[in-house]
Amino acid sequence: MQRVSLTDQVTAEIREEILSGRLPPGTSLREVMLSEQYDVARSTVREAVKALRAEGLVVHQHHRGVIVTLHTAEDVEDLLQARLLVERAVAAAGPQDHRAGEEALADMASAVEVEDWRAAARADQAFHHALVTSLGSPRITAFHEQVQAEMRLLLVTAEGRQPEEAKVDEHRTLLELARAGDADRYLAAARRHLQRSRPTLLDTIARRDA
Amino acid sequence: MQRVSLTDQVTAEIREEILSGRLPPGTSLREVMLSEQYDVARSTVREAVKALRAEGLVVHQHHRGVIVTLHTAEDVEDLLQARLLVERAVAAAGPQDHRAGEEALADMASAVEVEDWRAAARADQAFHHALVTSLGSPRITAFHEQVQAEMRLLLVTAEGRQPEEAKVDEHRTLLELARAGDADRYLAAARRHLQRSRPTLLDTIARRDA
DNA sequence: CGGATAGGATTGTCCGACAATCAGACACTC
DNA sequence: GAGTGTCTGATTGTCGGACAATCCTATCCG
Repeated sequence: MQRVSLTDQVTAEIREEILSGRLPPGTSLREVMLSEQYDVARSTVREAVKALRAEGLVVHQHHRGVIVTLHTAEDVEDLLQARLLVERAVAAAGPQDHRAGEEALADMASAVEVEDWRAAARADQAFHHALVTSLGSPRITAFHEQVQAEMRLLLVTAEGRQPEEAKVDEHRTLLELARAGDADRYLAAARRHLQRSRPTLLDTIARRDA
Repeated sequence: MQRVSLTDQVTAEIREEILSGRLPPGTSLREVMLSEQYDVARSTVREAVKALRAEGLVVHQHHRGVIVTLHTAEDVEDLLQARLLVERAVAAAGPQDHRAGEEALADMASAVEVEDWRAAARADQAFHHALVTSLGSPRITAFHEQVQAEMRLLLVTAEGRQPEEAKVDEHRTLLELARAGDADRYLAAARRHLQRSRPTLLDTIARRDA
C-alpha cells in the first residue's frame, strides 16, 4: 500500500538530512553517493534533488552538481522581507481562531522550561505556521513554509545558544494582538520580532565564513 | 557554448506551450508523446515536467501522469489573495523609481490602440511585474511570477473578449499612487483592481466546465 | 612562478528493460 | 439494466548501464 512514490520518499529523507544539520550548508550532494546511501537508482536521486532545488534548499550548477545552499547576508534580508510580507497579511486578516497557535505557544513554554532548545525552535515555527495557516490560503502557506525551511537551514548551524526564553513573551504578545485583530500593533510587534532575529541570522553567516 | 541544460530548455518549451494555450487545462501530458515531439529521452521529459509541477502549472497523480492544471473557483480566490499579499508589500514600499512600469503602461496603451489584446495582457503583467521587482526581493518576485503564471493559464482559455481599455486608466492610477508613495490609496486601488478581475476569472472556469 | 595539459571524477543525456498501476472493454451475476 | 469482477493494453515508476561533456586537480614545462 505504498501511496507515495519512491522519489518523494527520498526527497523527504534528504530534506530531513539537510534541515537537521547532518548535511550542513556547502556540502556537495553527489548523485552516486546518495543513490548508494538510499539504495535507489541515480535517476531517482536526480528527480528527488530537483524538487529540493525548487525549495531553495540546494543550489545547482551545470556540470558541477548541487550543494546545500550557502545563504548570504542578502538572502537573510530577503527572507526577512518575505516573512514580513506574510506577517502583513496575518495582521490584516482580523480576529481569528488561533487555537493551534495557543498550543504551539504552550509547547514552546514547556520546552523552554526543560531547556530543550531544539523543541523550542520547532514550536516557534509551529506557532507562526499556525497563524499563517489560519489565513486559509494554500499558496501563501506554501510560500511561508518554504521561507521557514530556508531560515531553519540557516539556523541549524548555530545550534545551542538560544535566548529563546524572551521569545515566549514576544509570541504571547503576538497571539493576543492577532486574537484581538489589532492590525497595526500586531504588525509593529511582528516587525520588531523579525528585527530582533536578524543579528542571530547574520551572525551564523559571519561565523560560518570564518 | 550551450549554457543551459536540455532539461531546462524542454521545461521552457512546454511551459510556453501551456501558457500560450496550445495545451489547454485538462490536457494530459504523456511522456513518450512529449519525448518524441521534442526529440529527447523520456527521462529528460520527466525532469522537465517535474519542474512545472513545482510551478503549479501541472498536477501530478501517481501512475496516472500529469495534466495541465484545471483551476477551481477556490484557486481563483487563493490566487487573488496571494496577489493582494504582494500588492500590500508594494503599497508599503514607499515611493520608488517606476520607469519600467511606465514603459509597460505605454506598451499597454498602444496595444489597446491597435486592439492587440494578447499584447495588452502581456503588458499588463509586465506592469505588475515591474512594480513588484522594484521591491528588490528575489523571493517575492519569484512568488509573484508564479502566481501570475497561474493566472495567465487561467485566462488563456478565455481569449478574445477583453475590456482591457478600462484597465489602462486603472493602471495609470496605480502607477501614480505608487510613485507618490501613497500606501493607503494605492492598496485600495489595487484591491479594487483585483476585485474587478475576479468575475472574468470565475467566468472562464464556469464556461470551461460547461 | 605561471600557464598548459593530461587524468580522473562527476554530471547530463540517452537507451532499453520490467514491474506496478490505471482506464476501459468485456463478461457475468442478480 | 445496474452493479461487479476480470482481462487487456497503455502508461508510469524505477532500474541499470552507457557514453559524451564538463569540471577539478595535479603534474609538467617553460
